[in-house]
Amino acid sequence: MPELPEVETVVRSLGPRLIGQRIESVRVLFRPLLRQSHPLALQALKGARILGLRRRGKMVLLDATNGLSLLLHLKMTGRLLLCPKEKTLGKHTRLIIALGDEEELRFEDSRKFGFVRLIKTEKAEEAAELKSLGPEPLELGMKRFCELLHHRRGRLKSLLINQSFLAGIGNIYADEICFEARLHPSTEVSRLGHREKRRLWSAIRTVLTNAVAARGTSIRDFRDGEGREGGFQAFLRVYGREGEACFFCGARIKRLRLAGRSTHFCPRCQRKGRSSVSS
DNA sequence: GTCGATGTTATCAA
DNA sequence: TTTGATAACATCGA
Repeated sequence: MPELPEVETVVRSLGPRLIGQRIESVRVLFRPLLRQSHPLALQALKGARILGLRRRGKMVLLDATNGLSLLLHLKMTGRLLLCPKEKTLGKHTRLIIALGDEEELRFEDSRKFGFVRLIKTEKAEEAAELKSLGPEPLELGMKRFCELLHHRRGRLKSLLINQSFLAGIGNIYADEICFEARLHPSTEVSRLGHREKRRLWSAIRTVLTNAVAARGTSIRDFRDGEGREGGFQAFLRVYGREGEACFFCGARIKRLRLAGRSTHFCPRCQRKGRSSVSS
């Protein structure tokens, strides 16, 4: 579920409300959430205060005053919620971080794919989960983007969702970006012309920026830090629209399987190859 | 009740 | 390097 815009929305909605709060206790309700690490390790956060929340790719980093950071991945169905302590626990609550006053931060995750891990803040960039990530798509200039693209091969969609190429793009936004760029998702990346590369770079910026502005996409599970839905689902142009008319040309949106993922595109607007000639 | 699909990603084989 | 299949799991809808 949560891709860059959703994680960014969580961080923005929660950050200001968490800064300065003291961590009163940490309770792990689902041990595998920690992967290999020991449950007691998380107790090192106790007593520290929260410096802030950050995002890197699809990951959340909670920095504490004692030099430790909690790394979180929401995977498909993870949610990070700030709520009153007395609020009834959801069925899928996996972690509770009680804060100084009347509130606590809860990690909920029905499918149990998400995980958390404690790391040293100063070593954050070296953590395996972050080290392998490509650059932030919204902090990348066009020239550098074209350079990164230069020696890559494979299908466009596979590359877009590859976290070591760019960090944060997942299935929904990959499809939307391909549409915005008018490129077929199975386009061979090595055959993109310079013009198409620029169009792609620009499409990435447009789609992600708009999605962040709309506070993410809530198709099913996504909620921000206060339990609110996002709004970008109203602006999706291909994802989840199989069989419906393309808003631009009226052709039926098609769906195929690519890189193991459901892939949506307009067969008329997104033709393979040579599209740089016409634009 | 059953089947297939779901926004993520690690791992393995080819 | 890259792809495809698979697995982790619960829920939803047909």
